[in-house]
Amino acid sequence: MTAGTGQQRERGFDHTEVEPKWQRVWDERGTFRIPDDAEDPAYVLAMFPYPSGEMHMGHVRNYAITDAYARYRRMRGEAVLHPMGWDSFGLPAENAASERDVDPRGWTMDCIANMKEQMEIMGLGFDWEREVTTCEPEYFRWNQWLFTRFYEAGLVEREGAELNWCPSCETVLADENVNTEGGTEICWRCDTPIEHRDLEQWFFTITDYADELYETLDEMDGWPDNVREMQRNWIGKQAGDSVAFELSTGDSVEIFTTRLDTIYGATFFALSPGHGLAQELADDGDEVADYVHRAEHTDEELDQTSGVFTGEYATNPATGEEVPVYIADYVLEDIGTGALYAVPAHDERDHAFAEAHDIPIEQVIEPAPDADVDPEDIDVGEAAYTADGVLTNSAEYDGLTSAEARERFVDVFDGEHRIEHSLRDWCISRQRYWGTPIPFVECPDCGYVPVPDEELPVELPEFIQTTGNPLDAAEEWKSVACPGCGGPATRETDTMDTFVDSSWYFLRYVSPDLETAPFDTDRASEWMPVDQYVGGIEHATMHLIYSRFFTKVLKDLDLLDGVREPFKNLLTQGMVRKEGTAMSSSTGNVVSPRPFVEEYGADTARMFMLNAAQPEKDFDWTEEGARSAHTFLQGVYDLAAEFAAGDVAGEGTAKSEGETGGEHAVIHEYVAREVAATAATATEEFEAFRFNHALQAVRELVSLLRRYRDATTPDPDVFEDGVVTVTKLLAPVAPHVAEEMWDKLGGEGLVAEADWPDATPPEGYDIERRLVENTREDVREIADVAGIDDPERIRIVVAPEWKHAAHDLALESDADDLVGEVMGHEQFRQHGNEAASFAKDLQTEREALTPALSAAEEVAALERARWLVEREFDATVTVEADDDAPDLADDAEPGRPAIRID
RNA sequence: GCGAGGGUGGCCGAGCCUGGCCAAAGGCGGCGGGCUUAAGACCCGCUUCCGCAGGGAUCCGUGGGUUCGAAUCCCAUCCCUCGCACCA
Repeated sequence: MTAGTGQQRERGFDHTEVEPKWQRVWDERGTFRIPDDAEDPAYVLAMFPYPSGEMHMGHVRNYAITDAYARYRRMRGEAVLHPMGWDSFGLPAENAASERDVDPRGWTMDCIANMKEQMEIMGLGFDWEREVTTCEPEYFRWNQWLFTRFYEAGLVEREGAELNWCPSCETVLADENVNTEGGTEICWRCDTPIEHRDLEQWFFTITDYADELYETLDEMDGWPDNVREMQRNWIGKQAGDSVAFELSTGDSVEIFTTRLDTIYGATFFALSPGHGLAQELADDGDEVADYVHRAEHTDEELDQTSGVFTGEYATNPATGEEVPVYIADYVLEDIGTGALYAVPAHDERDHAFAEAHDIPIEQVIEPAPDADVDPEDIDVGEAAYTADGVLTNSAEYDGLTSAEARERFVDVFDGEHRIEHSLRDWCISRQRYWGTPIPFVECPDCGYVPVPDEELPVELPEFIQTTGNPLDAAEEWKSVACPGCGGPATRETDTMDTFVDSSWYFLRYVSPDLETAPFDTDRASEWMPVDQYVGGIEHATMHLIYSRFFTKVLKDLDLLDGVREPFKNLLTQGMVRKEGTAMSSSTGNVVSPRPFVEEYGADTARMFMLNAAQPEKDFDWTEEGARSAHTFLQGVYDLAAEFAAGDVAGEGTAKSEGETGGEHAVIHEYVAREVAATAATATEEFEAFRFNHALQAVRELVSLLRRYRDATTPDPDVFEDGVVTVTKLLAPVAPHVAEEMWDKLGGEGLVAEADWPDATPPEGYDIERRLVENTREDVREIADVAGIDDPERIRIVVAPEWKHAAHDLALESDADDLVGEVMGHEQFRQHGNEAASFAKDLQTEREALTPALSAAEEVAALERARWLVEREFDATVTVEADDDAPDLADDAEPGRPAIRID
């Protein structure tokens, strides 16, 4: 579209002028700074970005959400911590370095400067004095310090394991960094198919906390269900039992099972090809060795039921029988113990294997009597019966339920209850340059020795271009004296996974410049947890688990007091799409924030995003939507400006005598009540993060104010209150326009620092609103049905007070005979048959009755809303109490006045 | 396969926890009217069907159930999205 560029604009505001102006003012006044001595502030946090150099709409949305919320809380009078920083280590900087012949640090810093500028242009209210940059030694020295503490606490291990290796990034990847696409495992960053390599690496033993990480999820009701579910899946808790089987090889092999109740039905034993014993049995160069080799070292897709008999037998501890030992590919090495006893009758995979290898199938479970399956229908020869049930063919245990049997068998077979998790320890080693050096030295005599705290940080050597790990090539840097014995030693050349950086950055914001510790324990204990965390769902199983792990460890190391979870409430924001698909720079399907903001302003972008959908939902970026936000903001500004200029309710605007008082007082009152009601609604919606609903309420109020202005000469106080309220309610979302309006309206100080409007709804508002809406609706319907196109006079007659009293009585009374109850009162009896018949009506609708206003209140409420009806129908409208209109009052009921249209 | 979330009027989307005021907010689109030289913006309506006074019928994926009463609660079933997935 062609923007308003070049065309004169007599109305509205110029965002290119207004926005930088207020950004400067906020900055100068330190509006968003929070002092260190603030008491338990609201901690509102957006996931800090990797500084790629350019903001995209996803960022804008993320920060628009946290900023709106933070500004809202601040206006409510709370101290608010809303910081920002840079997750600035990571591979892209190295890639850029090799592509453009720059060094990662310089490139990263340029990107940060660029991103920061864009954030400032958006008017985001961060406390920049708390900015944190993870690639600075002042930050990452604490990664190293914490690493050492973890090491001392026994939470660091160096082990050899088969690891995911990305040949393109030339580094290992944690399981979390491996994605699966069409069956192949690929690197999350570059989509290269990963390989597996046996390597010695550094691990954090996050599995020590697996159970707590899992269990606490149940209580974390400030988190979305899907994220909690993803974490549950990821941790993969499995409660079962382990039992040892004696093999004819002389080995005792431990298995893990969740179905110990089926042990009598075990007819073979299976080892995964990667199991230690399988490897031993394969040494002979026979078909066992061949199978293990094919399973382990080739790309061959082995059949589900493939396997090989080892010639060995295992003793079933339950039956004493010898069952054959197979090596089978369907048995996974890293699940359970990598070995299992197989019960073909009650496990589908075991069943399939047994059929293929002609192994007997013994039923030991039958459906419980209360199951809706007929035991006669079960044929385990056909298919496994996998449900729990009642034991059979299990010696003296027949008749026990599955659950009972599992409980008993643990003791009987000398096993133990075990909790297994699929969560693995966290491999944090990366063979890359742009990360935190792991603060260890390898000494030929002392082994791995930690770098003493006083020598931290271990800084990075100068960057050099090399195919492998640049740290490995930095010979001078590598060579160091062993802290233990003083002899020649070598620095560890692995750097840390960048998820280490982001696992505690939210604590560094508390005391970003502290030089004696990663964070101030007292203050962090008071300020934490983060009250509201907002970011993308993609971090559900990585960053969000690691941060939880770190927080628990820090608590156990006494670095935190009383905080075991970092994020109280979590919001995962939806995607900003374009034409139904994700914005993607690779396809050019993007709207870039910078040019958009230059043309329409930051407020428009923020307003549109928050107005378009609830934060957690995806939405489409549309030109119409953006424009409508822009139009709205211009319009509100104009309204405020007109009022400020005295064009609406100032002196000399009176349309006629008496419009400002008397008969018009009720109109002013109506508007005043709507203003208060809007503040109440908007507050509720802000609390619940439904900015779109809050904005809807504001739009409706603005529309009402316009009608008010057009219908009469507004009361200056009422109108001002309306415009001021709109300004305040808009301030968290469109802060620059709001400041401009506030300024025009003569507000004191900044609206960003102003008090939030009173959020108490007017008394009886909901009932009143319903009455007014219903009545207006009824008038329309009658006029329509009766075919009255151009009504002259509309009479609205409220039901007599006694009907209201009877209605109230019906609401309260629990008497069976309502008619009798009502007629027992003289005040109703005097109305004779009419009262009896009304009581009968009440009796009929009894269960559906809702509170109503009194007759006088109804008259007042309708009187206040009368102008809207007059305006709509261009007719004379009267609101009457029943005494004034005995001819119509009979038809009226509480909440439903009689209506006469002529 | 397992698990989580969801299926609402032309479209988007609220409501569902805490059943009744729900033919179901709001927006978009469409239609009519006002304002305007006109367009835009703005304002007022209409937008399931029937009805010459506020009434009635049908309706919230499908089928049952609970209840005086169900979009809302329960059960079953189908479909969609996401996550995990040869999990012992």
